[in-house]
Amino acid sequence: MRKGERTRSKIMDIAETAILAKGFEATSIEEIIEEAEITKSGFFYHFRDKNALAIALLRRYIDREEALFDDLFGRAADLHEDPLHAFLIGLKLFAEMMGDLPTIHPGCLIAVYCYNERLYSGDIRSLSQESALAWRARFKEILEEIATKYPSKDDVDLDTLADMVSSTFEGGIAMSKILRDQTVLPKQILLLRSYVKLLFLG
Amino acid sequence: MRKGERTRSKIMDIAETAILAKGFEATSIEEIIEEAEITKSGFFYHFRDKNALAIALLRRYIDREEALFDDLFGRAADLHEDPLHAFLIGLKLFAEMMGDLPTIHPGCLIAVYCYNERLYSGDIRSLSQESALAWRARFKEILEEIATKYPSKDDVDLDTLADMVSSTFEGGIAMSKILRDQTVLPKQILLLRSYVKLLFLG
DNA sequence: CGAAAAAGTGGACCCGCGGTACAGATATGA
DNA sequence: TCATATCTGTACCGCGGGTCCACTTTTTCG
Repeated sequence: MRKGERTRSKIMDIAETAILAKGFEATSIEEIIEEAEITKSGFFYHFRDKNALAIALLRRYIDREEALFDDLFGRAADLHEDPLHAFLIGLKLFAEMMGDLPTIHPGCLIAVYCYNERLYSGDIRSLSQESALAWRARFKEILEEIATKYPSKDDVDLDTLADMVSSTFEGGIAMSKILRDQTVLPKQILLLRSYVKLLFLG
Repeated sequence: MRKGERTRSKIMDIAETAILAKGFEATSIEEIIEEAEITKSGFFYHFRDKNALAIALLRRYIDREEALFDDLFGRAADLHEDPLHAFLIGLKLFAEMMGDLPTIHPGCLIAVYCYNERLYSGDIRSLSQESALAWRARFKEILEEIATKYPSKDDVDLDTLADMVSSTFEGGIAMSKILRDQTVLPKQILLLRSYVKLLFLG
């Protein structure tokens, strides 16, 4: 890795931590460069403006989450050949992972941006939307496979059910933060799991 | 003492709309006073600083939501004497109300604040937490009544299930905004309803 | 009606922060 | 060794939050 890349990553790491902890606006460029031990000019050498930093962070965040979910549900599929049981295992692994974090989940970068809409360019909104649609597609595929084998006990739309995973994640993180209780998120994920179980297994 | 209150409300109305549309930081005092047709000094006559405005807005928001839910689940209880069916009706009314909004739900003020933590005083965090706990208590009471009559089909904690209402609300709003699709929130509420139905009715 | 209290106005000023401009310094790697 | 990448330093701008304070206008109420 070249020197520039290292500095760039350093800036992004510091920025991401700060932003998830206290929000985007509350995080000043000045505090970032101080911690990164560079100058203001150095910062603007890497990012045209604060918005460019936001986009870079979001891209990286989305890629990482995607990789994490590939791994998680991939492992789950290895543990059980049945799609429903594999999915249930995946959800349990997901809940466990969220419960095992040393602190409260830092929060979803997408949510941070979505609650500060106008501050960012349309790029941010498009990226967020694409990412959400990708999650929908991912889970819908799994759910369709499940639905062919297990008749569902209630009439639900699979797109909506797929969105429920993202929704539970976002809602769970928000409630964890609001209630200052990191167990809320994993518990909500397990409720989602309970629903899937009842819906397809009865 | 009445003129002052009117101006104060006007400021708050304008601020709330703007904040829910584009976030707290993106909403400047200058634009608020321009729309309210007062001066900067006038603004600071009513609110010591921007944080005081945030607190006032949050208080009002929480009170309104509470009144709304009292009304909604009160009406539902009038429509059916059985606690489970009344709750299911309440959730349907809730979903309908969210679907009938002319635009996408403006979002939850609590969430706006929770994703910009450090910007605000501890008051904001405490208020948010108290509000979330009040919601939990509200729904737990209903769920306990349901649980005495209907044995649940899965082992779930009623506190967690009560939190699921708030979590679905927060998550649904976030996903509606991210996906730019206002049908997402009501659909998620209906999935929650489906879960409650399966859980207690089977 | 008139006086006191409430509800503002006007304008000068400060500071932090995002951002610009640009010349010069240093480091790195082929 | 030399070009390029990676910064540094300095000076400056505008916006927005916030303060101070003297002053004026409007309400309210006895």
